[in-house]
Amino acid sequence: MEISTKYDPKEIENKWYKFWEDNQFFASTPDERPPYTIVIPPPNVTGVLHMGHMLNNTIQDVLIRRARMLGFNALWVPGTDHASIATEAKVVALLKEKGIDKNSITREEFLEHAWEWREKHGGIILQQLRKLGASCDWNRTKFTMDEDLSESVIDVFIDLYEKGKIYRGVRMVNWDPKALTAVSDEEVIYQEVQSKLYYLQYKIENTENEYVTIATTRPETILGDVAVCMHPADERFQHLKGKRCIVPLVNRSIPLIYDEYVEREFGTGALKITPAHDINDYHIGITHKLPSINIFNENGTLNENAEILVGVDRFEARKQIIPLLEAAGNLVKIEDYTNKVGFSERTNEAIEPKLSMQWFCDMAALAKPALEVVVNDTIRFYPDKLKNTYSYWMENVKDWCISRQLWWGHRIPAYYLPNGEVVVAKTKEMAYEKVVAKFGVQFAMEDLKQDEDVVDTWFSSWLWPISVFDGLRYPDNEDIKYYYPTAVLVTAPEIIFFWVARMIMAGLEWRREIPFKDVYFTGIVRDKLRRKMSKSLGNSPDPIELMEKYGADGVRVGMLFSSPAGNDLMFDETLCEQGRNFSNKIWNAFRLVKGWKVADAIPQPKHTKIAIEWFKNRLNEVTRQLDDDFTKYRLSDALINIYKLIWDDFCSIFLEIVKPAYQQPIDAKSLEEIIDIFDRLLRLLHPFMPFITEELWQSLVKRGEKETVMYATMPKYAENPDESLLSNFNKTLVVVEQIRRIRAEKNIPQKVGLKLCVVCGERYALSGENSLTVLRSYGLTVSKEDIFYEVIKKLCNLETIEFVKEKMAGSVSFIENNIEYCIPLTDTINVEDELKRLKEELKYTEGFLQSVLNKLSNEKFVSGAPEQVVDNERKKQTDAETRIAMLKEQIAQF
RNA sequence: GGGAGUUUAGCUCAGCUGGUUCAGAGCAUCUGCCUUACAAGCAGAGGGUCGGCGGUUCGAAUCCGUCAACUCCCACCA
Repeated sequence: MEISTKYDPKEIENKWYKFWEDNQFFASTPDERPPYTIVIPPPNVTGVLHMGHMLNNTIQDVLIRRARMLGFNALWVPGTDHASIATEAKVVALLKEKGIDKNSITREEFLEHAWEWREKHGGIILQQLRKLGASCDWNRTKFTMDEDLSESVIDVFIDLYEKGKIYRGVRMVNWDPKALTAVSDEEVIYQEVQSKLYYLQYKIENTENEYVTIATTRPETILGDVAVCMHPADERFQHLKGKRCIVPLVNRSIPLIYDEYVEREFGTGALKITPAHDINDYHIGITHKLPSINIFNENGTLNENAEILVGVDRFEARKQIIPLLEAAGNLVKIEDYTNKVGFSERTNEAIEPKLSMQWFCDMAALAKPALEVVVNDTIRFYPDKLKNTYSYWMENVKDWCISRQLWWGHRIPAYYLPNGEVVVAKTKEMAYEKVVAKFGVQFAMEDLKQDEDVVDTWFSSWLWPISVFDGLRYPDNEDIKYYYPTAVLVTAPEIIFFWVARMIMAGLEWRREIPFKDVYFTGIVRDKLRRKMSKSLGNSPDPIELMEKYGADGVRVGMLFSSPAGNDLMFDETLCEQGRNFSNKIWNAFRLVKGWKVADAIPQPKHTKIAIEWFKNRLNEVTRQLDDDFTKYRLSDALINIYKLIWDDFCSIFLEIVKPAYQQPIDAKSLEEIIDIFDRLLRLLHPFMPFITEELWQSLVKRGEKETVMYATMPKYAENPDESLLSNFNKTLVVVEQIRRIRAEKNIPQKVGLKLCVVCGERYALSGENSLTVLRSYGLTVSKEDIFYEVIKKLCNLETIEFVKEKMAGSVSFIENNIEYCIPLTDTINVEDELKRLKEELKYTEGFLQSVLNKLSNEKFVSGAPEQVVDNERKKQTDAETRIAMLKEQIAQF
């Protein structure tokens, strides 16, 4: 049977995903094993997979697959988020295409369209995650607007309301006068515009000629002014304290007030206060108990409160009011000015700040314990630098505005009575009961009107780690008791406040327990030019296409190759290519091993025996390293360590040593051990590259019908690696490199066998031909001399290794580990070149020795540095001296 | 304006509590090779004043100060 030299992931990946899913390998139910739980950060239901998801979900899958193989009962809960704003915007746009205006249909009709949309498109992203290999328990797929999750949201709202932590209050919203709706902060785009700064003077009440001058970019809003404010310490205005001034044109008398908010250097140092139309003014208004005059209609025209220019649009009013002010003698001067103005993303209309009644959640009490658990490391952040950011925000936390003027979402369970009273209850019926209890029967059920708004999407997301297990409605159910708290949350740093902080609060509030032990913050995926990937830039590759091109395994490797926690990831398609090449490398290693014929009769060659022993130790060493990498969430490092273990140590060194000569069979014992090693490598690699590892693991030996590498045990490091074996092997490899260098420099083809001579000098007498004694006398090895001998022979295609007394003429030499080697060449060597090389090396070594001697002659160093460091320097000294002596001798021979 | 971070090879980054993992890795580059698993490969080589300056120390990529450049988050100023 011919196996292709190229690994083709396409069919293989589909085949195994189906195998895993059909056999319910991702499914988890509580049992006696320890749990390891991850809840997915639910992607927007409208979303399609982008590179950020790829990174985020690859990391989660690696963690969950590793946990599963370590014997945990691993559960990864998938699901999607209803994403109020984004989804509603999409549905509105879709309806518009069909010629339907949102305002012309009822809430119920709109929601029908929205649900229809979600039925049709809501599963796309989850389907795409399957392609990536995500081992989620799909039986447990949740949606934030599922009935149980929705009920939890409402319950929590009511609970908080009853605890007095939810209240109604006025807030400045971003009003879009064209769309006649409030838009979220995220939908406001700030742009620099060229505008004017108008200096206007207000007459001081009861004076003839005294004025106070203010500066404003919005002269039309003076009609809503309720005060003029100065800095309390400003010398220029001290004489005005306690006085009042007159609003121009409308001649309203308003107080002069003093507040440290005012920047003395800006404009004139006097600020007009219009609480209804500026957020800062609004806050000053509250502090100073000022009224608020709203002068705008919802469409941006002036209303009766303005008294003049009623019905005129705000921008038109700005033009018209200037000549009026000038005529009245209030205009002092006009300056050019650049400022930032917010525009609605949807309509491009200038945003008008507008006061409106909203629902708030009191955060102070919730934040306190949530800050505590992060500060004292009950919850650990990776990277931990984000702890600072978190603490700062939590210490200055502001109340959370939880209402949104949308239809798609969880409708606020508040009911209003004609008399303005409000009751909060789960259903209209229950609300009515409360009304009756409070007011008797004076109101009918029909009098109750439910709040039109829905809650902020994050108000459902913050319950996610609890609500996916239905732990709010049934706090004692098996699932929540078993799976909560979850092991780790993998998410983006941008939503540390929106989501992470609030989940911690919710966990502590309703379960008295943290929701996760660790938080791994991924970086932002950027392109090669450091630009954020975005649709508008078109610099984001399509993940599905990538996976088709490089295989899911290849892309996973590509994503992880350069993504240390918390650092941005400069995505480069060549990384995926590298991942694909890695797949191919493993594939070919497999082809090699699979292609060998076995012969029972032949004995195990020495070099193979040593190689196996060495590689097992190496494997052990790396396994231990991986353990460390994973506890620190250094996934990139972990992957690179396996990558190098497989590519360099396993393929380039190990397999090259053990592979039998062309068309020769391998002995049975070796093959068995090699297959065992391969098996262990596949298990180590599986979390990163699930598909190819399953494919090869299944073919390596005969497996049972329902066996899978997913549940094979992760190799553990049993005993400490044999350090001396590893270090001797490394010394061996250095010699190998030297010989190969010479081969390359002298252009000697690989096929030509070489002879390596160990130049023994005086020591030759010690042993004659006995290599063992000679090597021992160098202190190189104790019992593993054969490593030296056989491995070099195999890797460098040597015919023999001989021990000679002196270097022979016509040979090139090198010194390694204080042993001199030479290789006799048939061609004449270039004496000049050799001499030059030797002299350069001598010069370098002498310089090196000098620097060591300088150190050692420094009294302070010898007395101050730790003994080991000093000893090390002494060893360097003797080594360098030996080397210099050898080099000098070599040079003398020319 | 407030806060945080980054700066090490052409690129992307390791380098943990100062000293043999100390100047590293991968990719890219260059030179040989279609050698019998793999050209999506093999073997070898070159490449850095560790952003600048100053300090602490016997010793600094590592600690401190300062300057410069870049990045992010939060609040946005009439």
